[in-house]
Amino acid sequence: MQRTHTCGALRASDVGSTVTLTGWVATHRDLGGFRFVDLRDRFGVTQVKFDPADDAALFDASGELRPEWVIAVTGTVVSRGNNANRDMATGDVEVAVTGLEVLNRSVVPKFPIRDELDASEELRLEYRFLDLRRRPIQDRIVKRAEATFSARRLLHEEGFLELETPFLTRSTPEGARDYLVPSRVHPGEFYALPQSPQLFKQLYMVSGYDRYYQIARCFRDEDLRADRQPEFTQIDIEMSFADESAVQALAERLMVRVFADVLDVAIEAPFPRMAWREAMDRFGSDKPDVRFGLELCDVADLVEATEFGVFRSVVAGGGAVRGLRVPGGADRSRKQIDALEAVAKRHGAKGLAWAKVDGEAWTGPIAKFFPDGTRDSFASRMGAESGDLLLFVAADEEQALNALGQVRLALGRDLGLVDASRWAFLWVTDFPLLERDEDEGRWVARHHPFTSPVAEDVPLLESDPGRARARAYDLVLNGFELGGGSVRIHDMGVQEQMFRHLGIGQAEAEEKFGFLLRALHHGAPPHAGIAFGLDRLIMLMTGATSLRDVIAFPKTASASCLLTAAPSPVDDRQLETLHLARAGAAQRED
RNA sequence: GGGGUGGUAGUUAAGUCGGUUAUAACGCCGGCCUGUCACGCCGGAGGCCGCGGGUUCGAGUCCCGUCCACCCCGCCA
Repeated sequence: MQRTHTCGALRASDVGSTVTLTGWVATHRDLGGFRFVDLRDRFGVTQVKFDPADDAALFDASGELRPEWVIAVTGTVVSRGNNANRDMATGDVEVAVTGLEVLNRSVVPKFPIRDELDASEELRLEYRFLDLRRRPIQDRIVKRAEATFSARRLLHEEGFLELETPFLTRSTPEGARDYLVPSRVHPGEFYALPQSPQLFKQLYMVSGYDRYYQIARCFRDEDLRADRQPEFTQIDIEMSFADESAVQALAERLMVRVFADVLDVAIEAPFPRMAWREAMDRFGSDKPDVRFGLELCDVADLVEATEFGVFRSVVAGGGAVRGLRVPGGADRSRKQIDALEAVAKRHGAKGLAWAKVDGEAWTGPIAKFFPDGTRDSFASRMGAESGDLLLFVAADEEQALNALGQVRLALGRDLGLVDASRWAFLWVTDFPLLERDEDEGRWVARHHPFTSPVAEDVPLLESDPGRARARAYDLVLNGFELGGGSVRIHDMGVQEQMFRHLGIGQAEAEEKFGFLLRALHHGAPPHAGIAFGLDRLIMLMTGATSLRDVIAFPKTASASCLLTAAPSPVDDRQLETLHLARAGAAQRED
């Protein structure tokens, strides 16, 4: 039986027509005299009715139907009259069944296929094929497909080519841990799965394919989070003869198009720009959620006048003291403030100092260290008024900003300051090019080693590498890093200089990146690009709180797939073929 | 690598100070029911209390270890 309509299609205007529907038995209601079945497919649900007055044999046969059986029914569309269900799109009608075919039976499912969550996530992941039948998950997966289609359409219109890059590629020293693939043909050698198609898309530019994009799978063997999966998808873009403004403008058109197509939401572009330094100083984050205020404040220069030894010694040691004013926050309980301190400590602060402003006076544990005449300077700097709560973190600058930035986010949530209906896009620009890796005692690229320095900062590479800025930009949405990119180095000499500053010697550079350096020797055009985290984008667009909810077959927090039970042991013959031997503890298993 | 939370019928959960037969709801099976829509009513079956060890006269409960899931820190250019 071929279906004539989907289960979401029938309306009052179809009354009288003969139709065939196919789908899954969502529920069956046996009233004795007749039976209703809700038939479900991905388009909706339609009620079908078995009535012995219509066909006694068919009525008997319908008695064995159970949830998740796959059936086809033929019948007449009839009006439900006064019994219409206003909660269903198809609720005005039902199908009076005259023909039933059981296409497949189902065992009793481990959990019911309902919109409301009734099963643990562990079970849902093990029976993912059932979970994916549920409407809320299905909506997100469908929106994901719509978003990629929308992106492809726009990029195609703008003259971009969708080009592929290899999955089996070379391990490179910088960045995240690689997933390795042993070579059978080359004993002891390994491919790496790409952390991103970065180098290949640059090579495409050198080859003259001047507008590239790819919906690219990327792999990083690092520990997981709710917003981090070991394999994830990027909308990856590269453009020749383009600078940051061209890439950003394209990215804005892309976001505007995708939000319009998928959510029917009009995003305003251009998006605001903010320098990294400003983002850190004002919000304590390089991906600030700018949907609410509660900005940070530098008070280091004011502490010398106080008697607070903790602050004074931190400042004397070259550290920072940052403050955060919570308007009307004096009503926060001790327990609530303790919870904020726990947030600060978790993110690297030694503690969270606080005072409540009561007219001219302060109350709280640190109040006694701020004698008359010292409080005014803080109050005016922070804009404090009576009834406010003042919070302070003293630490080295990076820790102080990060800890207080996290306290700010916690407060934003607790105080309900976040307008969930807003889409607050923001470009963060002027990132530092390099950052110090104290463990290895060297400078490392903050973005990646192919990011161009700001031209006027090139001399700083010699004199003060930490102050050199990158021609890099991140796109931030509601406090999440949605994407990032940069203008690339297309000059061989600058690239070699970068490698030198990163402690990558000429021989190593030649061995690891020789192909890129050779390419840059052969007429590399200026080029720039960006990559968006598709999974995160869909997560934000659908209001999901975990990447697992927008990936059809995700991994658990320990990078396992509960559906397939991957990863799994392999037998010794497979290992031999790959010239691998078990080591240590793994040797004793199976 | 570290910290936190959880694991008890098919599922979701309750289980007191360690006590005798481990509860409930939903689901499942059987019966009844002609307007339900998470139909309703009556009855029934269903347990390796994650796993291993220990303490105890006695452990779902206390202790140690371990596995799995989730959240966070480190890590993730």
